[in-house]
Amino acid sequence: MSKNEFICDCNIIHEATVKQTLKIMPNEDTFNKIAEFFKIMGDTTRTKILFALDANEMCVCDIANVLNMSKSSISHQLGTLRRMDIVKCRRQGKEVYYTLNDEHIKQVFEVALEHIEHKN
Amino acid sequence: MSKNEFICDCNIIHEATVKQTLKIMPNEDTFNKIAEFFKIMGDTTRTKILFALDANEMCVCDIANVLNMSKSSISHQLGTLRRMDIVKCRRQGKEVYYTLNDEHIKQVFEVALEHIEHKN
DNA sequence: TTGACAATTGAATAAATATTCAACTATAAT
DNA sequence: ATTATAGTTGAATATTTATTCAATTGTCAA
Repeated sequence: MSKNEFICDCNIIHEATVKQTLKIMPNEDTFNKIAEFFKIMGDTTRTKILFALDANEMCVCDIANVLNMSKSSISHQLGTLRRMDIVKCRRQGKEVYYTLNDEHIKQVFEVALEHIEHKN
Repeated sequence: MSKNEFICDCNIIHEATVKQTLKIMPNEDTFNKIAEFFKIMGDTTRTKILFALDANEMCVCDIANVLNMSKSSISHQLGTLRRMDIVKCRRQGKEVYYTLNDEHIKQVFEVALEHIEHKN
């Protein structure tokens, strides 16, 4: 009966562990934000864009050429990065130049690279 | 004519910037690995699982209860985490107990949390 | 060896997201 | 004003990926 507070189809739950873990778990919102943050880097195209912008300020066309992809596709991705305040842009004449807005990106890259190399 | 090495439908490419950036860009494989690494944390369910396992070793059923999700779903996610060497498991009787395998996870969490809090 | 239960697995479904395509906006030059 | 070009945008398509469902495996106990 008291087992009903758990929804699992099994009996041998370690109730103490489950309850203790539930107590320390951050709220849903925090997890969503963490996941959202990592999702940005979890796409090859965006990762490349961020790496490129870390090296140089560039216009959409430059980025498209570096990645060998269509302007439209790049622009869409830049749009999502902009909406997330990861990049910022300025217009100069007909071109729009993009730069990194978020200083954490470099740090995050380093952690990832370290992880990959550490792995072999 | 010489512009043909670039595939973009625009003229004002900053050729020097593009070439220099291309020179320092890591290879495709590296980007794929980086993206793959971040993709893992870019999902709310997996993020929760990792957080939970960071606190306690747990069996599949425990995790399912903590996250309030089906055992099957959790098991699928644990499978991908296992295949990527992020978690490891041991069987004891009928249960299978999971723990974190990758020491970077904590560090990565910290970076993400810092980012989120820094943002407001 | 049979029954019960934890966990895994493959296939199907559902949901999320990246890219393409076509139309459109903004700016500059003639 | 007209034309050309950089960039953006929305809708459609394609692709990827999470979850569900049903069947199966592994282990223990009777």
